Amino acid sequence: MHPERTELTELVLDVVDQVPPGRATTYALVAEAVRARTGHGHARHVGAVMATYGAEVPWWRVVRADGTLPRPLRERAMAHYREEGTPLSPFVPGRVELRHALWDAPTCWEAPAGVRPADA
DNA sequence: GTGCTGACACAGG
DNA sequence: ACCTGTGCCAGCA
Repeated sequence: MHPERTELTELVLDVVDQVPPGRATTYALVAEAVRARTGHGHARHVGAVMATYGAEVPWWRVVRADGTLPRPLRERAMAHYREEGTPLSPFVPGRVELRHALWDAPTCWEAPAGVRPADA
């Protein structure tokens, strides 16, 4: 079959789909995970993919490096965060507390035997 | 090929 | 916390 979606798109969606409920990752980290497989990929492209195909995956679990999302998206993500119990900043409404919620895909996948990221 | 756009990141102000 | 400018690079006109 002829992929309408590029390889990059498929990989991005695949990665985002694996972020567990109640946790979140960033555009840059998703890009890093994709880059580990394909050799290329950039946070900006992850955003581009999400803008088009985001509805197919738990898009609210991918946030900016500072834990926020653009205005309109932030509003819609709130319901999901509340339902999943995603850690949010007590000071900035709608901002994910990455300190507690971050899910680092690359380290989870690439961790060689015996080497594990220090988790909470 | 050229040029603009963007659900980003980062440094400044 | 907000906004601005710069770097980034795949997709699209």
